[in-house]
Amino acid sequence: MVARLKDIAQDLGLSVVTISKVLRNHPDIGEQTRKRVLKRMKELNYQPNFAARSLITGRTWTIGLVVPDLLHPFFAQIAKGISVDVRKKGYSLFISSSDEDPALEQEEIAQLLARRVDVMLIASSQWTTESFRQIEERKIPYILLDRQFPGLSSNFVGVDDQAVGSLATTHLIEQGCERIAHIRGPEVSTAMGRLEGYKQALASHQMTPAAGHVVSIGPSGDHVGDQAGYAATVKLLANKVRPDGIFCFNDPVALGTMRAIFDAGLRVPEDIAVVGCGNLSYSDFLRVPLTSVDQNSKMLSKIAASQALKLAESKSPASSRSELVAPHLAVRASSLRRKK
Amino acid sequence: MVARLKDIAQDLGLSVVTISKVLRNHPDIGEQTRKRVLKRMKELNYQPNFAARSLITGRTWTIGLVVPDLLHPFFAQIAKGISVDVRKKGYSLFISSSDEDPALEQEEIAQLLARRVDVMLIASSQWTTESFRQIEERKIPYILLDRQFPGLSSNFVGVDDQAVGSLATTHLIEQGCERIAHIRGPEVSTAMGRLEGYKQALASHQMTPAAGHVVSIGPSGDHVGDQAGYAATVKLLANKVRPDGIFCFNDPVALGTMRAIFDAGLRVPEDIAVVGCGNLSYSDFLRVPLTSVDQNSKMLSKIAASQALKLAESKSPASSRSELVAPHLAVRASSLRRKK
DNA sequence: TTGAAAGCGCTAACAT
DNA sequence: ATGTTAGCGCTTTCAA
Repeated sequence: MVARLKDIAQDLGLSVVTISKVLRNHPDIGEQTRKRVLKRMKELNYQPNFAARSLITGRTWTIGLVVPDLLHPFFAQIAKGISVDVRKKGYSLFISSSDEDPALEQEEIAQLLARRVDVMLIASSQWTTESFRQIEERKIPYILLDRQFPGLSSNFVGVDDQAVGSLATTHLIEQGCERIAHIRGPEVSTAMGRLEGYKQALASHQMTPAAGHVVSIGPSGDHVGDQAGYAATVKLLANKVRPDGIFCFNDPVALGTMRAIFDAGLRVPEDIAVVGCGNLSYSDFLRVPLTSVDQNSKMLSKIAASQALKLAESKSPASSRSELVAPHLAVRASSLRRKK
Repeated sequence: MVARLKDIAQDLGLSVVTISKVLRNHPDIGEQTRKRVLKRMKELNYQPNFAARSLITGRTWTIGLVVPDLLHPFFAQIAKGISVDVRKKGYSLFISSSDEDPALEQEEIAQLLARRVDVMLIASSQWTTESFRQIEERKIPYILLDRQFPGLSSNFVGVDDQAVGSLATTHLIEQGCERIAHIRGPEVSTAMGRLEGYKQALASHQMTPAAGHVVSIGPSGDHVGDQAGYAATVKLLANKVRPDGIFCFNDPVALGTMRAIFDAGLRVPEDIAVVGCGNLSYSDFLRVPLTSVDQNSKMLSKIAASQALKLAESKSPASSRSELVAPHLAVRASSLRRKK
């Protein structure tokens, strides 16, 4: 049988309340008593019953995390980082992977709400803000990760995607590229931010995208990036004006892009320089190592975890805040045209 | 305010018990009553309080998963698969990543025990079986994933590592390799199984490893595989007899191996064929696409999830069982010497 | 500094 | 077919 407060109380001839107070470091307990209780707790390897505690305090010491795909290294890193950080403070993390499926994501959010997690962290693959209204109704604080939604004022932690776009594009400009194309992602905040950054970087160098030099991988998410990148590049190469640099929405797309370039009998980076985004760990091992914008996901997970803990502790709803992590560029062979 | 059974009971002039019975599909409830109750539940968007329920039933509808590294695609796949499968049955999954650190892993296990998860799934990076004794003491059923421990009769779901080793080695033999080396992993069941399979495959072709042709990456886990693989290969190439085929403990090691081979001015697969294990998703994009043993992690996660659910449901402790998933080979350029 | 009483929201066992 | 009683293990409030 697992030990309960009552058992310790009986063993020591004290009341349950006293034991409970020792457990929670309540100040007005005699030094002798405290020691005796602590000793017995250790002997019995006592562990408080979270269910009983939750029932009365209304807190579960539990945090929920929903990501589109745990297999994606970006989200895996976030999940891992958050899990480690919140565990230090006694919280456990429910993680669910929605497979980029909005319906599944809704279910997962509902289940976590039913479990009354103290905070919810969501990297959403939704197109609507419906689920978030539900969370707000339940008065459970939540933080959006990575993707933002226009018209929804919630807590947000993500990458500065505009900086991602301009970092990549500026780098290509500095490498001497003159016709820089962009393979953009779907209509979500990340893709739109990167596109915006791309345009701005060009503009500040008195450049504009040539006709047909911004193509989209379509509505798909990250999971089919490779094929979509290949197709988009084929389209791109069919243009009258051939690009000499391509900034790709993410690394899988960039892999497809490079494959298409090779298949067309061209070289990377001599004919076309390529930059991706995500800085996936395999970038070093490719045929041509891929230059990529690093999203600093470790930092992102740290910030997300600390914001989550703050929300879990404070009872007041607090005004929502938004934090952006600065990306940086990992330069490799795929974009290096200016040898020094 | 969040709705409780009591609220619904009052609204409808019924007792709490009746509502509770409807909630749990108890048979002896009048059709009329059932409908009225269900209707009101929907209106109020009622969600049962898990804490209250757990307190009385002793079950938490919660499963714990501990993996060495969520960033590793093998474990990410397992986590994702299990999360999806158990969620369908109403369970939520606590996931924690131990960073290959035995001390951290112990803490995580302790925390999950304190939360009284219904089942625990552990891909352990421990060297001792100490933590498992603790779990057994608490009478919480658990399943070991991937890595086994000699002398510990517990539930186990993993890959048939001996098959991994013989699959890879036999393939190299069939490709005409005559001096097949093996870069082995640390002293854990997976590495030992693969080594065993390697030896058996050689033996059944009347071959034996040449002196110095089995080298170890040392005590490290998967996380530094690349550098360790590089170093091990350098050692291997310093032998009097140069191998013409190398079976590597895992894919990161194989990447390091290929790098070392290139750096030595040799070719893959013409001079040395290479086979890895894990079939990581990037294998197709490498300079030389990597032949790799696929561990069938999707199947593994399915089996693990269904075993976990079975354990969660059954009250009896049931005899422990062990299930092995069969691996298969993904052949790519790094080992193809016999063009057909 | 300690403890008695009450109750969190629910379910199990037993009436009716 | 529905309700009564009791209590899961803990915390909160208030009294001693």
